[in-house]
Amino acid sequence: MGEMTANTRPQRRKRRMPTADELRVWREYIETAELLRTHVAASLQRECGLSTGDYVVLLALSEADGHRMRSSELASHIGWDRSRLSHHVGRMERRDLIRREECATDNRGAEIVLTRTGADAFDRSTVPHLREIRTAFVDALTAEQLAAAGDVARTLRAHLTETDQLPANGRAGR
Amino acid sequence: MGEMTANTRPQRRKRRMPTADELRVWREYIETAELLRTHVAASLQRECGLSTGDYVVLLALSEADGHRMRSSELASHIGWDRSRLSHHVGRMERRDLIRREECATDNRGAEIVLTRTGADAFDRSTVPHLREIRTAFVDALTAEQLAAAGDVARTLRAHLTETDQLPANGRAGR
DNA sequence: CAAGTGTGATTGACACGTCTACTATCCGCC
DNA sequence: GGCGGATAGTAGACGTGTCAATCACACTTG
Repeated sequence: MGEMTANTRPQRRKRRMPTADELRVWREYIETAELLRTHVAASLQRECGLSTGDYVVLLALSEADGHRMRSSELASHIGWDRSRLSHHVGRMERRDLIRREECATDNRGAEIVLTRTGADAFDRSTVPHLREIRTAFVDALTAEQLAAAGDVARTLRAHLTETDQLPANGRAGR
Repeated sequence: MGEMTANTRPQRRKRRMPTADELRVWREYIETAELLRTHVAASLQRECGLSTGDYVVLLALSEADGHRMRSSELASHIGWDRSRLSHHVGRMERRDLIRREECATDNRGAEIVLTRTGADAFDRSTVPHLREIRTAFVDALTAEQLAAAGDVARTLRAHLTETDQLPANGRAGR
């Protein structure tokens, strides 16, 4: 069990494929995150009738001035593209969780406004949702594991954004 | 840096909500995994025209005896429910990646068979796909981080399955 | 063998995400 | 003022995932 890697062989540059161990960790990582995501989403749906998307939108609106936000502003705040938000907000409007209003200062624009129903639904959802995050995630890990999970996530994200925004460089170097 | 938690206060039982730090790690964890998932999926789609679901199905079939599998067997092998598999396989059949055949030994049953087209698509996809996993995941992490990621994933999954299959106990204990 | 139950698989309805296209408006500039 | 490009938002098409309903066949049992 001790041998960390079989990398005593000279690696020619970086053309190497993942080893079986590395691939196993990848699958554990990605599948577990997926399991957790659906587990927490199912809990939120079951106990509060909200999807994760609903929760994210309601959270942003409940923290916004006047419980309202311009559509684009909301989209960039939660990291969605406008189309996704528009579709989702359409579904939420049918359920009376939010309301769309015209924007006074820009006739193209729309404001998404939190309704009473939406605010109530959000208020009822926070405690169960946070509790589920605690029981399913936080409680499962030691303090060291939690710190490691955060470290890994930040490292991965930094690597991802770093390599993503240099496509020109990658080509130009050739 | 040193103060791991503010938990010098006595915690009354386990009614505690996640702290801001814990919540931040949760969001880093779940959002990063989501980013990685879509990043790798987009790469596979762009370079090979396959979705992650396609890849999973094709991988299972390419490893199966005679490149064919009973539908239920395939579903449980890859951890999907039958409905999901049926929908997906329907779409894959339209693209000629697989074929459905009647089962000789059980007239209810169906066999999913890998087509030539599907086998070729899978063969072309493995190297780019594994390379993407390496560059986006494995290469981003140190050996210690990789080990920690695996450890965290296994711990989380164990905790999840453990608490999931004792719902009666949780209720009954009260 | 007939009735009843369980199982294999499909289907339809709906929520969700992404991409592309389109409309309406705003803004800078001549 | 009016032209042209940028921006805000919506809409359609399609792949994907989940749930409940359905259908056909298999199996068990009287």
